[in-house]
Amino acid sequence: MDTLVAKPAAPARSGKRERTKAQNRQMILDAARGVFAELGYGAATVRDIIRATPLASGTFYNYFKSKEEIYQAIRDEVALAIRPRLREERRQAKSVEEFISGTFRTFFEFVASDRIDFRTIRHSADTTRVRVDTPEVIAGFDELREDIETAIAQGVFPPIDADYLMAAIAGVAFEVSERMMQREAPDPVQAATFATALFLGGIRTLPLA
Amino acid sequence: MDTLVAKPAAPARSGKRERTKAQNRQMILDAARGVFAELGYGAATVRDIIRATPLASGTFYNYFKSKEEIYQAIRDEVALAIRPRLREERRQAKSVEEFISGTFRTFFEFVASDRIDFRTIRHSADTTRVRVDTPEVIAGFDELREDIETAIAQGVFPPIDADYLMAAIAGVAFEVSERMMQREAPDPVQAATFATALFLGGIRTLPLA
DNA sequence: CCCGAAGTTGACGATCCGTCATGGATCGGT
DNA sequence: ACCGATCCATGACGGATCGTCAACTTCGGG
Repeated sequence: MDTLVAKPAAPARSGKRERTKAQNRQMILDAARGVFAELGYGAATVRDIIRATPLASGTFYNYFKSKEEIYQAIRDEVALAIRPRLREERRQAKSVEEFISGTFRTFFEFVASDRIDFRTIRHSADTTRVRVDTPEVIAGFDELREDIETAIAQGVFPPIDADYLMAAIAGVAFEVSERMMQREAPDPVQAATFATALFLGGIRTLPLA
Repeated sequence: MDTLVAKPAAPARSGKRERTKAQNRQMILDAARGVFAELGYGAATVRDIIRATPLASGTFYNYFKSKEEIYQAIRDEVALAIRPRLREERRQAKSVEEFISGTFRTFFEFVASDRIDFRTIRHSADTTRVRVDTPEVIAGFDELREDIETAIAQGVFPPIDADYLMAAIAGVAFEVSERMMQREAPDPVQAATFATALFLGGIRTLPLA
């Protein structure tokens, strides 16, 4: 029976429809990355993106609702790529040291290895930079807070303000990674060592220059 | 001679021209604050701003080049208001404790007392928030780094990476203040206590819940 | 009172936005 | 191989914003 019956339930279509659709989406995403990197988020327009593509203007809206949404999609790709790694790192942490150093090392190394997308974010207009937190990024924040709360419940962390600690870790991660990428030779290990020492022992235990 | 010659050099005009000019500028700025707070930066348009004003569209461009520029002007007002306070606080610091706690306390108290402008920044579109760093804000960052370097030179701080420490302080200040303002009763002293303990002794010295 | 400068006005062409009727290509079935 | 049904790309369209500019109004000094 099974051999004779085609699979109607599984929508695993492998037709040309699906293929060109995926191609178009990818074309638009690639074009958008280039345009954002070149013009910055603010100056870029939907028309600029579609013009960098053989498609017509209306087609854009079959895939994304707006400029904001495609930007979120690009950001979400990044967030989706790094979130599992961070979570896994923290899950395996047996101590405060491992929790903190694992988080920062993973984050900074990811940023350093992904400088193209990061440029997309930084190179805004002339002097202003824009930071947009998509739902996916916010979900990453929430995961971090959950993991802190779990660690507190397990006695790994003392019963501190998990919300503020999450904010502090995120703030340091973003701001320091920005600085790191502005240096000639970004060194994620150095940045992670700095941030980890700060969180574990405060300023007095920071590595000396 | 002098008595006969009108003062061409001194443009200290007190005429109606100057007055209405200042009034118009202020009207536009106030309207912009309201519009940004209501629609968020992304959705707001120059027309929205000037529509909230008795002036004509062309007049806007006599005062500001673009939406971005007037947004920067608003942000710069805030940065200009807090920068001297922060600098003074740090100048008088005789120890690491004073340096750090003064910085955070001043910053969080300013943010808490200025919730209107802060809403302007936060309430962007639905789920995304936008952070724009104007030249004035960046100058505030630079001041912080300079003060850290001075403190290192004076032996108040150990010889650490001033650039990263500046980034860490700024990141924690922004991110934690954001969280603080989302709570029912924002408590700047509590937030400052948290951040200060983190920087002075690390996670293990954070206040317990 | 009058003239030149300063500043305001609103209309204009250019551009972008998001939609939608049209038409061509693909799919499933015979 | 053929045929309707469906999907989706197309590009033109009405609506809105952009930044400019020539004409007009108001102010300041003589």
